[in-house]
Amino acid sequence: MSDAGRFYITTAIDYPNSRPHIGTAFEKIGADVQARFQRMEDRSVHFLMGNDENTIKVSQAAERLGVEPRPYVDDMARQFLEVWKALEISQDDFIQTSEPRHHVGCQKFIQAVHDAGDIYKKAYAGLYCDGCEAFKTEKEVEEAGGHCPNHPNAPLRQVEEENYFFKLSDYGDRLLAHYEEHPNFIQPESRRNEIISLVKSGLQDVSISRKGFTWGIPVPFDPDQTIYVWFDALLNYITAIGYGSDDESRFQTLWPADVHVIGKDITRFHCALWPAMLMSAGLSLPKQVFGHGFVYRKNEATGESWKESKSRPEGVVEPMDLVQKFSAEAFRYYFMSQCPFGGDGEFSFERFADVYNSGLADTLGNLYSRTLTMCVKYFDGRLEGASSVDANAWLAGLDLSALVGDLRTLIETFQYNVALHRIWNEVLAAANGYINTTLPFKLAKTDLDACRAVLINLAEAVRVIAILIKPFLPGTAETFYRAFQFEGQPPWEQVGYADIARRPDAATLTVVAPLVGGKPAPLFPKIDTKAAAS
RNA sequence: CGCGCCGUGGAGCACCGGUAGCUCGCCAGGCUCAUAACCUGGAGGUAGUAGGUUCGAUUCCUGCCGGCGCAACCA
Repeated sequence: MSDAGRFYITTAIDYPNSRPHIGTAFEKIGADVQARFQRMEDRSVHFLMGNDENTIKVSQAAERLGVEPRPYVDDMARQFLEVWKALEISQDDFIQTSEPRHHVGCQKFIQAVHDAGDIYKKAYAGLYCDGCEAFKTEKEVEEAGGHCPNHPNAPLRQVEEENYFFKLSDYGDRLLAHYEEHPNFIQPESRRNEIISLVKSGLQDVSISRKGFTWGIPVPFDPDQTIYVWFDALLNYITAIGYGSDDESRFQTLWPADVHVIGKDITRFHCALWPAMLMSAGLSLPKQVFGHGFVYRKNEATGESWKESKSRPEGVVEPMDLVQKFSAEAFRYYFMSQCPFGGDGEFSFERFADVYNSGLADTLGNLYSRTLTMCVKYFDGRLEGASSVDANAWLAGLDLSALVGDLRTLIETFQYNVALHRIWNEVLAAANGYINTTLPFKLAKTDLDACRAVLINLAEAVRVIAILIKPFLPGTAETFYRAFQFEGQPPWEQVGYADIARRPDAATLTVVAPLVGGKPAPLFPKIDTKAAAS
């Protein structure tokens, strides 16, 4: 995916008019897994996230609370960052679009597009809803029975306003040519097909400014207008890395981005409008846009599923609640293993508990417990000095290096659920099966040397698993990696998939994990399925 | 006929033109190092439906039925 040592990845920036929900978290975690993986592949990663603050909704939300927009967005940014930190998101930068660096870059950019002759002024007339602060199409109004579908009691006004427009309609052919030449520009495939048919059906010029607002970025060649939120939002990807600043060297190094991770609903902005804007300004295009799916809420009793929304009686699941109730690792594991990143997924508390218990408590956590307990019980934690070890015995015929190759591809193509599925079914299953086949707890009474050989292999399994799950469950992975004193291994921060094949010498293999009464404390205590739902 | 997605054992998913796999759950057996965990085996599906293409379709095409997204607090 990346052609050089650097890897620039972004997520969509979020409207801070409400706290993040599990869907936004899904996106950030998916991007984070990719960022962590790329770091493990020794790429110099720059992982950008941020908030989209130059919107009417934000100033309205602030107004309702009786505060100025600035302190409001700063406080929201603080709250978002709190959640991202709790979820172990490893972003390198977080941009707020109200920051000066963004304003400066936006103005330079819109000027460049203006200079390229792609911006013109046009009067726009239509029915305006004060409730929505937006124009309504005649069709919408007609279908709603003569009023705004969202604000039936608010009067519609006939309004005429002069705005600036971007000549998006000029770019259809160039966009289609780009999709053709770069098949991976839009992923997954279903999104790509959607956009191609959209562009083929014809693009219309888009309004890129609004008149009479003070919260927003002024249009440099007409200070009465502010830049419309969509035009400015997309620009965060370049303003955050220094486009338009005094020193653009960082921008020169990082751009173009390797991938924009976004929700499937905004693919059209990223795959049509954004590349057209960049073409106009003479900048290169991002290498890939990945439109992930949505997470729906499900009621296990009725089988009904729906898109989360504050207006529904069930309310919204707060990511922080799940993190506090279970753990960030459990949160990440659920969404990455159960929801295909490119498609849609479902969430329910019942299933969350099931997945947690079987995948984390019973399989992953229990393997850790039984392995360490035996090492301590039979050898006081010191495994050094085994005479002969069949290093591949624990794999039971599994071709580990082939698997690692497959996993690399799966992760790079965002097929996280498949990757995790294979780690669990192939590697964890092999390790657990190995114990049941070799019966080290019996060998401990009859053949200590053979028992030690088995445990040395299990320690190796722990090490391999630690590395494999590092992008997904960074905390658990570190615990696994630090359970033993491995000889001559790279420090945790630098361990990557390439190290899986570098099996350490067992000469000084020792358990160094914290123990309570001779055994490790459960990494994932089982949870009561029914209690979890409340 | 606006656009698009989806419909596979109780639940969630996968694969593939040649008579269905995986995870969870359930049942039985094994084991006891381990978080009543682990391992093995089993029950359970005429793949929404009606046609078509084919030597043969769950897999390709069409119609129909059903669910959903594309407008809104919200990704």
